[in-house]
Amino acid sequence: MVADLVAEAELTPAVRALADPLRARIVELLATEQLCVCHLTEELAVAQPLVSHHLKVLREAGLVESDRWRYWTYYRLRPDALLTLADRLERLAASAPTDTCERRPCC
Amino acid sequence: MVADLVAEAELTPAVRALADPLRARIVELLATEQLCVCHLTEELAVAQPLVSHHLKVLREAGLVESDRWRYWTYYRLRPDALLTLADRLERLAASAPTDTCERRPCC
DNA sequence: GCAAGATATCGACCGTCATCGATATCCGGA
DNA sequence: TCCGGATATCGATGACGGTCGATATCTTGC
Repeated sequence: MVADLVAEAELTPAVRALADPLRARIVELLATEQLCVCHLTEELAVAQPLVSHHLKVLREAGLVESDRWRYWTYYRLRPDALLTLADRLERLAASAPTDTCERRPCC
Repeated sequence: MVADLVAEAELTPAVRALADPLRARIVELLATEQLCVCHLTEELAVAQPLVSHHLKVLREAGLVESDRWRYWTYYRLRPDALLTLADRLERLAASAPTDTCERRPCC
């Protein structure tokens, strides 16, 4: 129980990070190949500081990691973070009661 | 491509719905058993209109469905919605490139 | 129909966050 | 060490959304 609550607390930032449409698109793009900020800026057609900001949110949520190479900072997805999230959702779905008639008496 | 974008657009509301901590707790509670609003209000220790509001968001996101019975409205999880989401995340994780060296030339 | 309980809706307030412009920091080449 | 390019940070602004109180709607029993 407590462990579940802790696990959920650790997962929430990732879900919140994915909830923004622009960040969702970034994750989609990074699911194909690792990209640097300038690629993402061009692909998303938004200002570079905005891309950096959202990448920071994704990085702090553990969804992406970065890697400097010469001038550029390459970002790539961390698949394990997505898999952890997917597993959590599957567990929730699996634990849902199948018997729709069983109801706790009310108030 | 277009189908993927559409699918993503349909999934985003569910992710956004799960991003709120109170709604996440509601989903957790409903993963155990179906509950009416008064149960949730008591369990979460918040005002009843607030619970109704969040339930509406979850319902419109397709994550829960409701069922009236006498005085009360029972809510239950829709496991298929969570599974669809989990599948989407798994696909993204699976499509992530494993070769960390392969980089598109920059700018 | 009327009253009481359960739930949903509405309006207002307020904090958070996405966005933008300007600027700082970092890196590599000359 | 100086310069230019790439990225990160900062401050301000505006909008979205969570919360609360009041109230409307719906259901059931009398």
